[in-house]
Amino acid sequence: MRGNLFAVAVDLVVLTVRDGELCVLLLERTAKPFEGEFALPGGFVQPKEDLLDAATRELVTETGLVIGTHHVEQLASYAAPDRDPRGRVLTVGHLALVPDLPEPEAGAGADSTGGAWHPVAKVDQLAFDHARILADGVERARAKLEYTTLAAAFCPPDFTISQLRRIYEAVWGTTPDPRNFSRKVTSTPGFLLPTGAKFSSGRGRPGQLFRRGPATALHPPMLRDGDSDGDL
Amino acid sequence: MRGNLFAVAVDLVVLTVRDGELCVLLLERTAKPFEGEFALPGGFVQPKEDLLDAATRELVTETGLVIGTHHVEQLASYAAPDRDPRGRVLTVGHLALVPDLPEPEAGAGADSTGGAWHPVAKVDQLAFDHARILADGVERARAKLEYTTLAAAFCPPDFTISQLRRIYEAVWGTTPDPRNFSRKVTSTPGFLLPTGAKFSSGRGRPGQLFRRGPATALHPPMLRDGDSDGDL
DNA sequence: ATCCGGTACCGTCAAGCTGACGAGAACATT
DNA sequence: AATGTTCTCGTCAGCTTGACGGTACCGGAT
Repeated sequence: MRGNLFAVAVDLVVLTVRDGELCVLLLERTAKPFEGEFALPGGFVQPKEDLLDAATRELVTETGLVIGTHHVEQLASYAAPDRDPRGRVLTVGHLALVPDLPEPEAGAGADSTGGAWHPVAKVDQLAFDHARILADGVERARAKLEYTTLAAAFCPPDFTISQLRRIYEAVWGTTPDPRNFSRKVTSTPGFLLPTGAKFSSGRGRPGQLFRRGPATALHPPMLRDGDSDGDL
Repeated sequence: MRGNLFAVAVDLVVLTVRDGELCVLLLERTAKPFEGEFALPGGFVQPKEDLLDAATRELVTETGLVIGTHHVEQLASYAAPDRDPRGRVLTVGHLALVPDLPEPEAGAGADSTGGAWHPVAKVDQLAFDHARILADGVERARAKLEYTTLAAAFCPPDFTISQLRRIYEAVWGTTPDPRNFSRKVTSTPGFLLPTGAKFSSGRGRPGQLFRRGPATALHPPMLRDGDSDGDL
């Protein structure tokens, strides 16, 4: 054990799809470093607290969002020596995927406002290295839609195939063929469980409602077309 | 900034393929916590040092292995409150893939021996939570062989298709058909660059030698058959 | 020199999946 | 009732994969 100690924080890239756009939950900082800029929700890990616990706790206290059954996973850690002007801070980025929730309540955060949804495409500048963390989170989400059933994490408990397809459209920016998309997701065993009910969006023929099934992997994966060489 | 500070370490899962077996580089601890047990190479991050720099530095000082052109990537961070009896330590696991190198030199490590290659299948117990980190690293490597050209990272600069296929066999535990495997890797543009030379392993017809190409992704991916539902 | 085991490399073929449509069924609105 | 919209069922060609036969090339034994 040496004397060079770190403060350890967790930051969250909370993604959702609202009105066909991929959105991220951002806070506006009111405290000193990067005051007035937007930042990811997050905070310091407390003694005897594990990383995932810290992430869910910070999300609740800062935005009121409860990660109950929603999906959270660790992204990566960031520890560039000068990433925080206050000192040596390592942050563990996390990725959360949630359905289209109502605007988060004005939180009781000490150094930031309550938080709001921002379309990812319009985010230009963030505090610290949060832009990098956001980019990594978005890329992770895009990649995971290819080979997992994780798109359903963006949907409410009951959803139609159209809603699921609109998730892919928003996250990938592509427009898969509805008929082929339907064939793919329904032919994957355990992806969708039919509920028997139907849902009408107001116009057009109502679609069947489904629930998330036990399957997590997609074999073979669903490939987005413009999939160039990614990072290793 | 709070008073709850962490020591931050990096640990490395260094994998290679030796004699058809997937092997990991392990040290035997000579210092107090977990003395006598095997552990992953690693150490504490120094002030003004980034994570990847710390990982490569520790690997050189502990095992003499130089991560020059080899592949290193971050795996995940582990920070369970009781994972280190000495206190609060967060470790950032890293994954390194190297060719079949000679046995590492007896290192000058302060609290462990030089290190040696151990077949992953025979590793039963490790210090700290290193068994979990190793498992995560192996799973990451297995998954990445599916959709990237990373298998070539296990090979020397010039290699034959057979050598590359044996990487897949060792990492996946499967035996893909040599003809279909050859068709797949040669039909992926930018995966293999022919050198013109040939190489004979002593018996059988010599095979053509290749070098790693600029491609990093495999589209469509190469699926291992027994690919059940993985973790999300 | 010839044979033989082993490996590399050339094909073929059916089965499965995907992309690109056509067409009908079930709604709301006009 | 007509129309537009959306869901759902089919069809069909093209590509990729898995399985496998056949041939070329090597070292070593006969």
